[in-house]
Amino acid sequence: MRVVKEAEERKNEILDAAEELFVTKGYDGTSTGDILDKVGIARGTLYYHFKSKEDILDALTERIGNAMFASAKRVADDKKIPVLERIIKCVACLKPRSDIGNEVIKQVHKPQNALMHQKMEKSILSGVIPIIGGLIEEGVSEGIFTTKYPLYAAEMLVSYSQTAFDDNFEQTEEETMLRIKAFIYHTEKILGVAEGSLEDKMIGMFS
Amino acid sequence: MRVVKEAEERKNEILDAAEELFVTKGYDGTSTGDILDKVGIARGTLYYHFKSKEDILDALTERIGNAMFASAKRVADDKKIPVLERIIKCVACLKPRSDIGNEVIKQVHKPQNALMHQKMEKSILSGVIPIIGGLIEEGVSEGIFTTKYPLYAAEMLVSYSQTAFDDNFEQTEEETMLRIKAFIYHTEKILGVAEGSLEDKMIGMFS
DNA sequence: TATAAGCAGACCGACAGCCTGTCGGTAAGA
DNA sequence: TCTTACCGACAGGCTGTCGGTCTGCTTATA
Repeated sequence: MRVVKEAEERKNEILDAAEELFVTKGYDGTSTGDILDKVGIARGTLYYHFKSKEDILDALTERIGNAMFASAKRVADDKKIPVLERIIKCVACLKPRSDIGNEVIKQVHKPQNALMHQKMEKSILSGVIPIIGGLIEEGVSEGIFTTKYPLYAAEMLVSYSQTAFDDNFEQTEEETMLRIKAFIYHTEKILGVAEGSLEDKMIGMFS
Repeated sequence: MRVVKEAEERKNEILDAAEELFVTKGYDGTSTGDILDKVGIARGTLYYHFKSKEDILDALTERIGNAMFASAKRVADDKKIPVLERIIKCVACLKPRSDIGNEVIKQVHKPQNALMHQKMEKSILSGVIPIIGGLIEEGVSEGIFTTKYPLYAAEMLVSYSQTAFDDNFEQTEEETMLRIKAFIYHTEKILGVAEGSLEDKMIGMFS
């Protein structure tokens, strides 16, 4: 019955189980007992590795955040690709991995998961904004963008798009389309490029 | 011992107590028992008026949202004042009433209050954005602003400022100042006004 | 090299304590 | 008398703790 593993391995097992459960049943909807059953360990073991349920969430958030950060970083550093395209690809990294599926997104935005949502968002934002800020900066020095505050431009665009395209608001398809167009329009203003010049490239970001 | 009151009155008593407790100890940190004690009623009474703890939060959020909405609306309709000033005053309505004090803000942003935070924000945004959107529209037809999407401009500015000036990020004073300047700069871009023209008026919003 | 002793890290599960929501029953006012 | 407001015991669930157990690696010893 008793199986001993290295701490790192157990921790990851617990995080794997927690990820699936949180994503399926929500954070509040998942009890530590559920995690125990899924991993097949005893209560004490869980609390040997993590000091609380929230501690598990924090570790999980960090793991996901790091993964996103890494893939965004990889894209951002690929100097062969034009800056604008790199930005768009970076933004794509913010979306949850497709193999988990769309259920996740719905779950994360249920009110019961406010805490999870908030932590995810914060972790994502703090990691990816500097990367995109750097890309905008690159664009500025290439002369294709114009802004005195590249980093804060990134902050504004990313953090707004996180809240606006979140399913937070229930909206019809036309509203969504309008919101997207408005977003692109204002992005052009913020980055100081000609009106309409980003439309073709950016429209693909939302699909 | 037994005191009978009208339902509306009791409900408000409960909401008053809940507001103070949520604000002091946080939503998760407040037990229904705390509320019971504070109001001086029994368990069953609470659940006679509200169907769950979250239901209390919802009612409270709505009450606060409505108050903000009303005062913003009043400001927005005062046609004697120039549009830009009205916008600034509306934004000021978003800040919590000063008589509750600053402790509130800190509480709301603690992780334990994610749910409260989220509900407040959503309620505020959905109520006030259309008002400010209308004001921007007014500005556009007066010829002082230029944007094809006044409503979404409002959405972007308000929702970004909510997340950015939230104590969410811990930041030094210089960072805050820089962020404010950047915000004003980008606001000018979004509203299509001359660079620097909003600085004097807007800087007062953050104090 | 074989064997025993020692030890720290991983693990277990009973249990305390809190918390939410329910329910049958009770008082009070119209 | 009937509806509306109220009461408080109680069930059930959940988190985090704690004393104790097991395991396998390290070190000592012959």
